[in-house]
Amino acid sequence: MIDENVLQPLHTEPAYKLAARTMRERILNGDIKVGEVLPSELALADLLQVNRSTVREAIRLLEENGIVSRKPGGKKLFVSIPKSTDLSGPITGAMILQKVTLNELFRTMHVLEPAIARDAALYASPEQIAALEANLAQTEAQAGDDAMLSELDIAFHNLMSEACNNRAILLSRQPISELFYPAFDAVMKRLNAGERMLAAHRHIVDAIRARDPKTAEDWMRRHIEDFRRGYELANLDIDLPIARLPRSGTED
Amino acid sequence: MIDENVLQPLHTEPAYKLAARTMRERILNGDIKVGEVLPSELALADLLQVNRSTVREAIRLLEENGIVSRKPGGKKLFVSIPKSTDLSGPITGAMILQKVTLNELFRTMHVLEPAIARDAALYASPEQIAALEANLAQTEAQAGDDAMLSELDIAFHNLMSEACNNRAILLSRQPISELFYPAFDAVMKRLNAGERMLAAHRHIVDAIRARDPKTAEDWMRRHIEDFRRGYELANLDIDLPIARLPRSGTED
DNA sequence: CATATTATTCTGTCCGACCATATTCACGTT
DNA sequence: AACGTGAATATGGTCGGACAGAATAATATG
Repeated sequence: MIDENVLQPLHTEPAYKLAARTMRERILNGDIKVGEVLPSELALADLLQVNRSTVREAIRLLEENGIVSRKPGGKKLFVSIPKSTDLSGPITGAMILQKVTLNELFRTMHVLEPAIARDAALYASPEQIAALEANLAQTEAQAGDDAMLSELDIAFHNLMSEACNNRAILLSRQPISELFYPAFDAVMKRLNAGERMLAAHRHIVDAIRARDPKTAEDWMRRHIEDFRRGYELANLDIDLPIARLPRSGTED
Repeated sequence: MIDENVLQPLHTEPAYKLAARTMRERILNGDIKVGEVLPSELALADLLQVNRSTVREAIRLLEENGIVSRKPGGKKLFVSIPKSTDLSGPITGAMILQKVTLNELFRTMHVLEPAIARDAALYASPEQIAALEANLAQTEAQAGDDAMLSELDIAFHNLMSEACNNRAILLSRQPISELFYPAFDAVMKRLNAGERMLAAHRHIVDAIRARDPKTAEDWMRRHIEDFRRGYELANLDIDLPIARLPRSGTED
């Protein structure tokens, strides 16, 4: 009798996974470039020598990653760069299932945001600075409307993260930012933080325009810590797990 | 003729997406708890009033997110917490497609790692510290073997990120860390950085054991900056886009 | 050459079937 | 009663085919 251990596992990967892996490989390697159209399901089935059902399941996997997609109301399948919503969804899901606390999110933001502000002061383009100023102007105009202020605050920080011109930090921050939304709302609703917020934002943008990273960073840190104080003042428990956020669609 | 605009869009979401969304909702809401078994495909098809094929495609979507999975060699579908590999894969893919530069990754790590070291000094458990020490001991033993040193360096930083007890930062860091691997290898192979690396690691662990966040943070920053200097010394271009990493499986 | 019309392709969904294996369960042994 | 064991069953993976409706390509029409 031969040794049973030599021929044991041979973990046969399901065909649909293999197909997906193959296609993903091709795409990431650059064999198929972004923007190109993929063959039809039937053609792919023929190429990969599997049934159309199998191809469809493979496509679902890639589709979920956002590396292939269809134009709205279109049939053709394009290779595409994943939208940030494609990526943050799964992560926020994971964080919810892990019952990550707001405190953990906060500690992360407490690190990221000041760094982002600093880099924004260093690398922001004139257009990006203009966008920040526009946000500031809107915030001034909307003083009083809690919901709108919260919205604008979120937008401000998103603009900042874009202005730092670092896609790695952008992608890292996105899911955390999204999970922060409810907390922002809550604080904004209970405290009249509009004034303080506006002041901080203004100082930050001023520093960025002046290309003064240190000041931008410091003000942002202050701003973030301010949020935490507000959260505690509002009598909310920062050590509670974050919850499911039923929020209207904020696109990429 | 009635106005055509009143009844126009009604963007019918494909059934498989709707099914997936429904199930995901149920899971994230906690209606179905982690660890529970889902009904069979046929049963689900019956419940959702769609064909099995449709259910299967829906499952693929959830499966890709890692919120449902099967035990190896098992048929039953469990609700599960996504493994970090499930999450970082898509992100690294997106970064590759976006041609993110190593410099962007570096700037991000330059922020994250010192913060992680600080928090590790504050929050690391005795077991986590022990794990770090073990890593240190191995590193001492393996001095000379480039590949192994690189491996141990990566492991060290992963341990650190766990030791900071912040799952948000952990998830954020993971994909970036993975994309760093080739760079680590490259530096380690060309420079004899083993000594410097070990020294830095030792200082960091010492600081963590002493619950000295400031020192831990500072040494980590120095360590990270050292890497960058090494990268440049090795005559590698940090502004090049990162590439596809053909690396053996490092599990969750 | 632009536009309206027709023909064709393709996706979304469904049905039914088969194989191999995981799972369940009843049975007999200790 | 606890425990392997083997038969019976349920289930997942894959395949083939079918069909409606929408998108795309081809063609004709002004």
